[in-house]
Amino acid sequence: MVTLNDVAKKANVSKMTVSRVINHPEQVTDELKQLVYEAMQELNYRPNIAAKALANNRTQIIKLLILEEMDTTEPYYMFLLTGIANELDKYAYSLQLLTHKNVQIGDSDGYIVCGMRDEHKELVESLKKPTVVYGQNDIGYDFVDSNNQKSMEQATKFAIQDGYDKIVYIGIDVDQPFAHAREKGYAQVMDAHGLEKNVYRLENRSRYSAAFIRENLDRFPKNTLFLCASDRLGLGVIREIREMGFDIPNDYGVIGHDGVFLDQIAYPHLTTLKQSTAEMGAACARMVLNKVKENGKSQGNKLFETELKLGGTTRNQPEVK
Amino acid sequence: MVTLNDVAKKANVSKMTVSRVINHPEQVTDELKQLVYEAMQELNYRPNIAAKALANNRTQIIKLLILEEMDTTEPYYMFLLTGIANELDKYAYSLQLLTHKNVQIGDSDGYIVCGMRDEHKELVESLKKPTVVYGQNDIGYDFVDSNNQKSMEQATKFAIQDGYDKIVYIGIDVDQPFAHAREKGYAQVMDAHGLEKNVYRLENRSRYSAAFIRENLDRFPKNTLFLCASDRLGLGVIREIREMGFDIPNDYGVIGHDGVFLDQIAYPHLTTLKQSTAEMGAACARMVLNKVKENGKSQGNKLFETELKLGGTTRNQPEVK
DNA sequence: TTTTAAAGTGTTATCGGTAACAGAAATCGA
DNA sequence: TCGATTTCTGTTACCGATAACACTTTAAAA
Repeated sequence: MVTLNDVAKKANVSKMTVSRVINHPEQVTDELKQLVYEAMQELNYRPNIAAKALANNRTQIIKLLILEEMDTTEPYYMFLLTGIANELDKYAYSLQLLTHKNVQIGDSDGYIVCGMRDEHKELVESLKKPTVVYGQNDIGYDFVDSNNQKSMEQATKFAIQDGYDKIVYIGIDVDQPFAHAREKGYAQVMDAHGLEKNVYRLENRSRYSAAFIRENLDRFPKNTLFLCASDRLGLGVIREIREMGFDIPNDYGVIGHDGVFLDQIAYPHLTTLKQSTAEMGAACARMVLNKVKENGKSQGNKLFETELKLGGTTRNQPEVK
Repeated sequence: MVTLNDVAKKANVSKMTVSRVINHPEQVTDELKQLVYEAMQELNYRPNIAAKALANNRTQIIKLLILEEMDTTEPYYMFLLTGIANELDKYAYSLQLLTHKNVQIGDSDGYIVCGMRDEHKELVESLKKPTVVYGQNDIGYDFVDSNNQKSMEQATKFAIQDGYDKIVYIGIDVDQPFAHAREKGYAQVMDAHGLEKNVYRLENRSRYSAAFIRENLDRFPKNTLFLCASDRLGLGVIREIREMGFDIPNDYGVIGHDGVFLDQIAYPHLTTLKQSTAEMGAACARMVLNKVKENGKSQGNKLFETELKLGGTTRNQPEVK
């Protein structure tokens, strides 16, 4: 294995100089830097992470806490995870996965927390290391999330422009900031257009949204669009509308939210608001690493825009000029 | 932070003794062991992984290579991953995730490889550390997988017993051992019962199986069961049969395979063969760690049984005595 | 030109463990 | 009983990096 020492010898400098070239290059003359770079290249030097960690009193580990049940969760975690993992990789950091079933808070340099609810506040508070939350929250943790409100504003505007007379919002019945933000986005645009709001809130499962449609569709005239707070809800809505013999997108329109996997499972493919899940994962990683570097200094929040991904559940009419 | 030294002082022994209590307890008298255990307990000693790794010339890292596209893959990876991660955790190992887009083979003590196809043979061969493959293969790598053949045997037997006259197999059209094994399971039981085999192979996407049904359902009499090599294929079959106005499970039956997430998305819930994904992940982890410990010695293969999970796409008649 | 500060490089000690060897105590055989 | 093993514990060196300090050399200030 090639060590700092080997590089140092090859470049005729001390290993401290090599270490500086890596960590504080501004302290070394260009001439030596050049020599060292060449030596590193030739020897294909790879730093020993364990040694680095030990010397720095770090672990080079970030723990990811997933606090919600994954059975019932859309599969976007996988994308989040690869986003995080790829980013951490760049800085020689490893990821450790903890689920709510296995919260062995061992050693790490920082935490990323997902699926946080009020009941987890105490747990998260007990974390002694820099922490970033994936998911909007209003209790002061640094977070990364989609811009949920803007996302639904965009969807609502699109629905109006796409020619639907009535737009019904099917939200997720949880008292969480993300759910409120999405609903607010809908409300705002409806108000701005002087349209009547219709809000229903269901548990986030397709069978509930299907049941809702079965029992209530007669209350909604044709040319209504159902704006769903998740693709999962959207899935149930589509299924039942078709089951009842109506046409999508002509009789009824449906828009979902998330754009991870489920929208493609739907038939027809669901028009949805696609989140940049992997990028958000990367952002979480960067944020927590910065926080580690800056001794836990708050990094604020970061919101990502969603992308309207057209499927076959809306008409997708050309925009009126 | 509590170190070996702190424990040693508290117990009035040298730190080497403490190290031995942890790694080679048989070399230490019971008396001292007791003292050391108590000291560790009182101080809540946690070993420093980086130091351990450095001293042992290890990284305490296992890399997970996911070689297939995740967009098109069932979301079971998340379960596999938590299985692996939880197991590694027990041995103070971290996980690093590599995707086919990001194959920076850095340092690690071993590898777990998923989604391996023939084209990856060279890559996998180039890995210099103990490797375990998730997924049956016939080119000699240690692997963990479901018992695919037995799984389909079980499904076929169930289908017969459940009263369906004709059983059609819809396989995945890839030249992979798992696909062949599943098909073989079907074939074996059909032959044993003297029934006519019907095998079709499609790309693993619901829209293809739906299209297949649309174009061919008239060739299959009522009381046929479609045995699908994946839940994804099953999903398309259900959708289209219902679309065409037939009843499931009375007119037609459907059985899927995998039992991860998609079966629950289906309506009605899909009868499927549920894999023990998390357990298989844990098995991969254990296997690779053993292999590391034993300097790469082959660990053989490990097959997991699947569980028949009844949904609403079969009649689920009580077994005839 | 001399003094002083700044910049660049090397030396030493250290992070928290472990292997290899050394030494002390206990057990054994003749 | 005494040396020879065997068993147990401690000492030392080292894994590969970095921070803190020491030492030159160079540039800036007086």
